[in-house]
Amino acid sequence: MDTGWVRARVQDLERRCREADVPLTHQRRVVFEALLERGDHPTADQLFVDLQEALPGLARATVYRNLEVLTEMGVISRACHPGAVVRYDARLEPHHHLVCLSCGAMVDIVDERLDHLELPSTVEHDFEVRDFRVQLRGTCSRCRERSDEAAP
Amino acid sequence: MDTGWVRARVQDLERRCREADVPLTHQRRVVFEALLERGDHPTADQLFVDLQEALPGLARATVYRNLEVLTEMGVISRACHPGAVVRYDARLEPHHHLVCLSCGAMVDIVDERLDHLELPSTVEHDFEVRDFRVQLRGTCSRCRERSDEAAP
DNA sequence: ATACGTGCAAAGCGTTTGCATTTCT
DNA sequence: AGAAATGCAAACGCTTTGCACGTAT
Repeated sequence: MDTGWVRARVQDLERRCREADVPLTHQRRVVFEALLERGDHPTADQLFVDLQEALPGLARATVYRNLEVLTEMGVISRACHPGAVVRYDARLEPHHHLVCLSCGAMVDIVDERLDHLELPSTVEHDFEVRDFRVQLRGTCSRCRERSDEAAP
Repeated sequence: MDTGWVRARVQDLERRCREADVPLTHQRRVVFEALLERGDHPTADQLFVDLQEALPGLARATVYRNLEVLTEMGVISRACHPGAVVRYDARLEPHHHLVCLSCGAMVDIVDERLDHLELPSTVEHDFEVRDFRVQLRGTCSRCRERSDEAAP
C-alpha cells in the first residue's frame, strides 16, 4: 500500500477543512481514508462495512453524510455509474473508466491521449465544466464467461 | 416531433423481437416509444407517470421489467449517471453527455471529434468494449444561479 | 395446454431525515 | 453555553419479487 500517497491526500483534506472552516472529525477522516485505500469505486454501504470493525458504533448515516460533505468539498466525487447505487471515486487526477454494463464493475484506466481531449464548446448550454471522464462500456471477462456457459 | 425517426426505431425493435423470438407486447412497444419521445434520460418512474394517462391500469413493475428487457436486447441502454436512480437512454448513435454534478441534469452533446477517439487498448483487462461515452461533468446554469444567490 | 407477460401487493435495499446525545470550541 | 457532528431509528423512494390472472400460441 502506498501510504505516502494516502498521507498527502489526507494533508490536502486537512488544509481544505481549515480553509473552509469545516471540522475534520475522526469519522470524517476515517471515511476518507477508507475510500482512498480501496482502489475501486465503492458504495457508501461498502465503506460502512469496511469500517465497522475499525470503528464499532459507527453509524451508517455518518458514512453517508460524510461522503456527501467530502463530495461538496471537492476532495472526492461521485462516480457516474449505470446502476441504482451511488459510487464514490477518490481520484482527482484525470482518469477514465471501464464499465461493465452487465455487472456494473468499474475499473480505472489511465491514458495520456484521452486526458488531452479537445472538448467541445459548452457555451450554448451555459454549462461550467469541472472535469471529464471517458467511459468505455461493455462486458467484463467474468460476465462474458458467465454468458458463455449459459449458452455454449 | 420527428415521427419518422420514431417509426424507424420501432420497426427496428419489431425486427429484433422477431429475430430474438421475444414477444412485442403492447406495453413493451409503448414503453419504448415513451422513452424515444422524451429527449432526455428519464427514470423508469418518470416513464410510468408519463404513460399512466395513456394506459390506465399499467403497472409500475411492467415499466421496470420492460426497460430491463429492452436494455438486454440492446435497443436502449442504461445511462451512466452519478445519482442513485437508473436512467435510460434511447440513443444508439455515438453521443456524449453533459452531467450536472449538483442536480444530476444530463444533456446530450454531439461532437464529431469525440466520436472518433482513439481508444486505449483494453486487452490487459480482458474487457469487451461495446461503445463509449465522454462525460463533461460540472455545473449547469440553473445550479450556478442557485449557488450565486446563496452566496452573493 | 403451456408458456409467458401483466397487474397488484409486499418485500428488499439504498438513502435521507428527525431527534436526542455527544463533542468540540 | 453554543454550534455542529454523531448515533439511532424511522421514514422514504426506487427497484425487485411472488403470485394469481389473463393472453397468445
